[in-house]
Amino acid sequence: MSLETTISQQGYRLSGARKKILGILAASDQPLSPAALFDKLKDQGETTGLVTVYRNLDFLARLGLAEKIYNDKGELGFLTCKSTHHHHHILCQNCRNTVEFEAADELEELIAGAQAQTHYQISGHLLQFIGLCPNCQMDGAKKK
Amino acid sequence: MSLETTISQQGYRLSGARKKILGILAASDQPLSPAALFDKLKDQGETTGLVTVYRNLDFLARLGLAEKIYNDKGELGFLTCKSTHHHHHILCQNCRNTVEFEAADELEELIAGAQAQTHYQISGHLLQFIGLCPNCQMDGAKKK
DNA sequence: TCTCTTATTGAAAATAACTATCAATAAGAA
DNA sequence: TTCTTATTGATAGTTATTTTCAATAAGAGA
Repeated sequence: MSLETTISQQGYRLSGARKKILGILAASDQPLSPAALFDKLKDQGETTGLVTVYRNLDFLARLGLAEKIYNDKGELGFLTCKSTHHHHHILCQNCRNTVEFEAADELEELIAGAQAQTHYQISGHLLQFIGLCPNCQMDGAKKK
Repeated sequence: MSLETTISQQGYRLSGARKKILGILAASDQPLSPAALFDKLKDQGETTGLVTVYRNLDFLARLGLAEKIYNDKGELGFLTCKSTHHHHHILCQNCRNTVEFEAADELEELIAGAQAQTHYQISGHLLQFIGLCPNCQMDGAKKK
């Protein structure tokens, strides 16, 4: 089921702006900030306003069709996810490309350990890695 | 070695504002935003400006004497850490109290698995949990 | 296809969060 | 006590995000 179908099925409208935003997000290997996504829309000749971008990114995140990720400076970006399973992201600190990985078992152990130590009841988590993608490792790249 | 000693030893000055800010932060079980910390200073009759709060929180974080944590709304807070080892935090979604836990081994496994899957070289991570502290579990509390 | 309801958008203004500038102050070495 | 300079406070300036509201357009039903 495509992301667009999901939107319709939930009773929301598949507006032009929404489709474009989803398309740009899905085509990007890198997380995009609202402003960055807005710039891409303008490059494509779209007249969509920045406010609409904000609204739709929030909307997509709320529906689970997009996810939020922080870069090393704490700035928030959005991306669509390929996997339908629970997963997390690694962000390349050099080129910003991002990939998903799964770690259900390891994460469960981690949670169990933390619960045992603290007696907190854990209900959610924030987990992402930062590093170098294969390409940037080869380049020996340090700076964009 | 106290946090204040660390500041002096690194060649920085232990100003009045800096001492107060560090004190408030160390006395709080909950992460504090710059604005929240500023309010506490005012409550104590201090005239320290908000700008100074921003500067010192950044300063403390840069020295490793304070850490940053996100709440469930993505807002950034600061806290001082009791442990001198590598650790992570669990934030109570109800009362905001925060504790530390250690998970070096489990995290290492997690990283190894992710590297194997993606061929990214992982150099850093963002990991924190959210849940209910023992008190709030007992209260069956759902809202602050 | 046309009509109607209302979700969605765009424009403008308002708010919030954070940063830069710079003269005055005060920490701490000499 | 003096002197150097890190630090502060006040002000203004930016940047990011949200609010408001009338105009538009998506999609259901006739």
